[in-house]
Amino acid sequence: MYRYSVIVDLSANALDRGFDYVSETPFEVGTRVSVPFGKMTVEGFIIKDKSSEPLSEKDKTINFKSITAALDPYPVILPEFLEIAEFLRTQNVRLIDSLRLFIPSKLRGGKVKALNRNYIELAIAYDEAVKLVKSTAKAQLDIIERLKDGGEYESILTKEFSQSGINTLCNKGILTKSEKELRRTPKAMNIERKDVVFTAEQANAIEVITKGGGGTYLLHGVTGSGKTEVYMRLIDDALASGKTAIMLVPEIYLTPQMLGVFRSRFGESVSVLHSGLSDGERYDEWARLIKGEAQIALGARSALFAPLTNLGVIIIDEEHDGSYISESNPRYFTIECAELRQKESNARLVLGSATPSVDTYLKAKKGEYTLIEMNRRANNKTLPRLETVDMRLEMRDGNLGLFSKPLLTAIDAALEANEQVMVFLNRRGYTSKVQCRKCGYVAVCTDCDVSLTYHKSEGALKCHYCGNKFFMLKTCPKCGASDFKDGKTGTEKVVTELQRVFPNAKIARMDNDSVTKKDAYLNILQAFANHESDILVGTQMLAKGHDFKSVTLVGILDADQALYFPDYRSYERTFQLITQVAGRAGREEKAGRVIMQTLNPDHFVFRFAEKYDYHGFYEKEINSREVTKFPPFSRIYRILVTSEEQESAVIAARGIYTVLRDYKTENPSAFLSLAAAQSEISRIENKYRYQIIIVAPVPAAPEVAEFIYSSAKTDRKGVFVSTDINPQQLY
DNA sequence: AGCACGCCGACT
DNA sequence: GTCGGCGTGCTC
Repeated sequence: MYRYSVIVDLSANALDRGFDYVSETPFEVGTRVSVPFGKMTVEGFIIKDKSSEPLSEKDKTINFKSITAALDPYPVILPEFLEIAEFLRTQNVRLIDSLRLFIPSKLRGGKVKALNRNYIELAIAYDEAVKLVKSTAKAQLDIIERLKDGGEYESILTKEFSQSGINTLCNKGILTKSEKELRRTPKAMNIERKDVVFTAEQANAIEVITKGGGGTYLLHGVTGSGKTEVYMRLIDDALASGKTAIMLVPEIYLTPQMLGVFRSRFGESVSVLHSGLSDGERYDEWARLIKGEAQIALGARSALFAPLTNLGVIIIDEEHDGSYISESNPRYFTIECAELRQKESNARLVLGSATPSVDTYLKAKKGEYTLIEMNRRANNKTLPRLETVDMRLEMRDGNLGLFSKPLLTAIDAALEANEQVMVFLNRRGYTSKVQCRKCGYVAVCTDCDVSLTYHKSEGALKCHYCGNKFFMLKTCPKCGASDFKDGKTGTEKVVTELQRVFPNAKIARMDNDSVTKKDAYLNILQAFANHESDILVGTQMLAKGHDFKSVTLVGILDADQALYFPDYRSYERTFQLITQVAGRAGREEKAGRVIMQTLNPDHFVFRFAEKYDYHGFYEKEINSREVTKFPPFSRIYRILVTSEEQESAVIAARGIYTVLRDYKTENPSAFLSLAAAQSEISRIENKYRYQIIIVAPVPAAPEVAEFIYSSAKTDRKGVFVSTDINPQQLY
């Protein structure tokens, strides 16, 4: 009799542990099974083989039930995934929530499976088949001709030929019909493979990593230094030695173009995993990996959990990107999990970026990671000239508009030369708020404590926090006046204003509002690449993505926008954003130029950014983090308490705070600081928000973390508590 | 998550 | 009397 620990696929704290079941037949750990549980039958995962463990006294009192059946022909959870799940458990993630991360979500409940379709092939040799059919049976001969070089799915064949011809041939035994799995394939563009000659820096990077063996590498290369070619060469190398590879990119890079590049290089070995796939596609791509039919997983964050064994290399491109941090339900840091996988298979973990996060760079400097620098662009072109424009001086000279004189002159010149321009502003909508000029009334959201953003093209006021939509005001609801003042300018207004100055220019916009449909993102970029528009205005989205040959000018409006966010990383974010946006200009023959408008031209972020001085920026930033005891020199825990009842939220938050304060009194060195307050945005989606911020020393003491997590709970009805580490935003 | 058990308030 | 509110505890 075998005995296994099974975790049931129900997400509840009380159930987040193993329950023991017995079986007459053996199962592998990681197998998805069906088990009786209470009065229900539920799905679960075998997490431990306890067959050879003696029964404890308590176990002897339990009447174990039997596992009903395995749900898949193979274990779906790899052993190393159980390790990752155990690790995430120390960060307050339920085991079952981690396990769900490792399989296609629709596999649960059997909502997706392999698709079998009728497949028709020649049953006998082609020459034989032709002889058996009368020469007058033209249609039948055509079908045989079509299947000469291989079978085809019946559904496709019936589009080309009549069903009767196919049936006749099947009945004669000339064709056979059988079931064959139909692969649902994500769309990719056909891109021709081009061979490249590596620069000395690229060749060096490849050599250091391939010869360096298992470990973590930081590839710090300026924009355009050719990191992607290095990645592909490393993947080649892994495949050549019979190993597998994972390549992670920020979600936004996962266009059919990117897939096309990988397909042209690696063919069917590539499997893609990202949120844009249909359930069927995702299942098929995942199954190809677990069955060993594909050796490369390409995807966003969650593709780190691709079911690959024998990993040779894991690549995380744009490692500083915020999308690698999961901030909801299983909260996790991709790099942290990647390091676990790296160690498990002694693979090479390669982190690549033009602007590494200061955390990562510090680790490289300390020797935890091997640092490789690529300082030159692959095409040997210099980086575009970055000029800072002091908007205070512009105002003093009477220019109260959005655009500085140098920027307008440069745009004019670029348009004149038939070159393209990108204008970046990290704020969407028309204007950030509308305010009555007479009484000062500001339109705010009914469910959130924020002012509404005016979206002119939709004639709507929208809440950027909960998505609420209201009609634009005709008159002030308070005093009846109809004269409104705009708040801060958004991308929509930039387009309007630019069009006014350059009436003949074709202007396109790319932001979350214009990219609602599935392929809109790609369509806009494609159209811009084809020079269907002269100026592309957009948000963050412009920062990443594609290279445009004829973009010679990039304008950055309100570069200060992200500078004073309530986030200790705001300087870092700003530096990264500017560097990335600037990298869009002059990627090919023509020299590029970047004009950055700011009210703080002397701020060190801009001073270093305009010289592309990452190292200078890093030194300054890391010093201030050390002095102020911010991460990576501390670890911030943020406990967020929300409730529709303000009073409930306050009481729950106060309760948690009191417990932590007492803990601090007894263990004065456990926390560097502890504070509780109403959140910066006091209400979102009609829930009041209070937060407790703990700054804890690093390295983190496990018992301190455990105490924080066990304290961050409440019995109060309608109150939700969540805890995150080093949160990306503090509102 | 779902279900049983159990202990107090207002109804045929 | 007893139907039913939902608080508490358990599921191998």
